Amino acid sequence: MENYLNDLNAPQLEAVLHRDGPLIIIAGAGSGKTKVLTTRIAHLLKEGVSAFNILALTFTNKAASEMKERIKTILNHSDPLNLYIGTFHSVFARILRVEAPQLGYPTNFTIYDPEDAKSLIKTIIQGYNLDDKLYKPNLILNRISDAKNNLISPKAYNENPKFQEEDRMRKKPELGKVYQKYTDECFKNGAMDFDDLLVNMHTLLIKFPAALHKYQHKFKYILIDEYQDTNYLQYCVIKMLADANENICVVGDDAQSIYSFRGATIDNILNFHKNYDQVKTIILDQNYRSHQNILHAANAVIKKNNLQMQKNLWTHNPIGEKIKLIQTQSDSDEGKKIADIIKEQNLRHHIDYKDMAILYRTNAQSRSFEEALRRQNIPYKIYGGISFYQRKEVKDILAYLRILTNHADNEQLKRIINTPTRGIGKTTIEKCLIISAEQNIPFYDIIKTPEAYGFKSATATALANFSTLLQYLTTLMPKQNAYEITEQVCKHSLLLKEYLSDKTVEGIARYQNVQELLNSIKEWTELPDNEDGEFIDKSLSAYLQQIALLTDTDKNNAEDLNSIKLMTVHSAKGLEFKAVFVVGMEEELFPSSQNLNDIKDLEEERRLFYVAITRAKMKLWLSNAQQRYKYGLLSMNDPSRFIDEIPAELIENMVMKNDYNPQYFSKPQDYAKFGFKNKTLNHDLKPKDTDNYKQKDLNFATKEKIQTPNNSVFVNEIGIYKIDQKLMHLKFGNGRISLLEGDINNIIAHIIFDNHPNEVKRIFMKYAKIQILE
DNA sequence: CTTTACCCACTTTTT
DNA sequence: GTGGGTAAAG
Repeated sequence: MENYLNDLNAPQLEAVLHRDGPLIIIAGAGSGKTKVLTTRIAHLLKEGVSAFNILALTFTNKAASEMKERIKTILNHSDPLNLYIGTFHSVFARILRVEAPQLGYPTNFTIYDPEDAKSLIKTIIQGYNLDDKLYKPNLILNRISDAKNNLISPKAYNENPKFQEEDRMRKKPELGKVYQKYTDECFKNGAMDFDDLLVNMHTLLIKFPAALHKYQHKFKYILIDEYQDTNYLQYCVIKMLADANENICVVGDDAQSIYSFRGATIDNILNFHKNYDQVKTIILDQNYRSHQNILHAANAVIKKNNLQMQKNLWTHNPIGEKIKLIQTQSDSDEGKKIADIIKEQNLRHHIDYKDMAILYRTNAQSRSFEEALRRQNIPYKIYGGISFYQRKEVKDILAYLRILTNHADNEQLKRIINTPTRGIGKTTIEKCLIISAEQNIPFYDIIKTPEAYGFKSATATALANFSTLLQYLTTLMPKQNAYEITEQVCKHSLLLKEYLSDKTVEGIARYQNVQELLNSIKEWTELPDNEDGEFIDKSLSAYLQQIALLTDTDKNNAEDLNSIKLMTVHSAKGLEFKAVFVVGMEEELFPSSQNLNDIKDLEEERRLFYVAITRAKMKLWLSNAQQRYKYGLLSMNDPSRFIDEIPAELIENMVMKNDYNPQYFSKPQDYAKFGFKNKTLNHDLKPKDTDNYKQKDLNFATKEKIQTPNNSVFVNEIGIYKIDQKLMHLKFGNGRISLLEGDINNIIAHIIFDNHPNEVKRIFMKYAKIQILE
């Protein structure tokens, strides 16, 4: 514990020991950035700085929780009380929960995710009778987000002829009006979108000197991670908070700036020394992560960028293996080949699955790998994509919960008032919303007394009944915890019944998602009260607050512990793996077709590639396919230019053009399991017959439909399973089948799991994440 | 008011 | 290949 300073190198130690005054750390990839940050915080605490006075901001919840963990470890588990470590959004949300009333918001304000925001924008566009072909919610939201992140209020926006002109050019002259309306509506609904969390924090500090004073003195030491990814708004807030003490430490790497599309600006790093006197600058350029070949490749690639701070990472690590290049004919071959290599790495080279990752440019690329990994029985975990909390059925339930905690939120009520259908149609809802807007009465209050607003007979009854239900559920809030209320909501709203009665594949999946939501809420309410020494409020609003800013990437289940990880390069930032596969290395894909024209955009793509390479500790593969399916359509692409930017001597070419021969997926019985007839099998084993191969592969993906999003490995033949079959369920662990029922399309196995020997679980094999144990 | 069937746009990346 | 939105039928 006392020797926590011992294993730091000189610049790292200097950064940790630097006590007061502005400090900027330029930390190359793998140079021990997190270690410095966490050790620095631990050291401050050791030196007697109160945890209460420290603020550390990160970009992801994951980074934040990792930092907390590591600080605890350094301090030998004496718990870091009241440390404000979190993302910009979560920390500011936490502060705004207290301060919101000053800004005219309720303390239990709702947080809108981009989907909520888009839906509101859509309503506004319709309300103004604007052409939704021109006014696409997505683009509008981006524009509004840009404005907010540059601190341009709706008023300023509308008074600025430059924006008016730009919008006219883009045939969206009313955009400013939409921005204003959107802001007003959010406010009326008691809701903040992600950007508002920052904007309102800024407003709070600007408008209320007492608040500024309070937080300036609370946060005597401020640390910012990934400073290269901060935008102007974040910069302004940080600047204000830090101005009283100037004990601000920022860590960043311009070479890893990959969020400029979100308004991040590298200027914040470049100008740091202009903002403060006597800035201390420390450069960490010794890399502890990667073998030399990998690091050299990364250095060579990033050198191609003009706009950057020159630096050269070096390492004492071994030279290591060369980078391996894989070219395949198609995207599905790419999946198979890589699944094959992964298996080999695991079996022959004893690299755990959890130490490997497949990184891609876009989430859509995950499919071919999912399929291949599933066939090989390789456990995998996909990060990103459609988050659990974004699923329709989950959002519907959350909408019920949110309206209970915030009656002003018309958006949530609109979402659920007829879900499940209860005879309240479009016209009725529209009428309510018009009344709500005209008379400034929340939707929620209108339906309490529908007759008073001119609704008659069946409609009025339906509205009043629903209102009664919501009011009843509201009365439960003080008495019951989040889980108990959610149970009541599911029951009384008849949502659960609705899902349960839907026997389609999707319906069953939805039901299971709802169950998973219930389970996770239950789990949350059962957490011990005093983790981190904090009392944890188990109320519904507390629950909603904490999930609002969660993403899938943050959930870390034990069941994923030995899974290979699939994610976008963006979400891989900050992580490291022994073996990394950067896939889809093709022009138009990586670099993305949208970023080929502007040199600045292209350089960001290159930094993204740099980030991808530098995730690898020991082994790195790059792969590209000659053709791939882009939502149904076949497209052909050249290998990425980035491949050529790696010096040839660092690369070992494993061209697989027409001689792909699966090593681990070649036994006939393997194919039979998937319903391939022998003919197909022959095609599969004769890869030179590429046309047929392709054709069959397409069939597999489309027509045979033997798999669904979360499903198992073997599903289409009941003969695959037998009584006493041993298998592993990703959630429940090992078990054996005691009984089989259902039909070929829906096999239900009764399984007794080792952890619950006295309990028989009925598992829908179609959906379960199952691995057969031979 | 509800259900169904077709059409379309969508895929850059995230809090 | 998916999901959402719309129009017509029930």
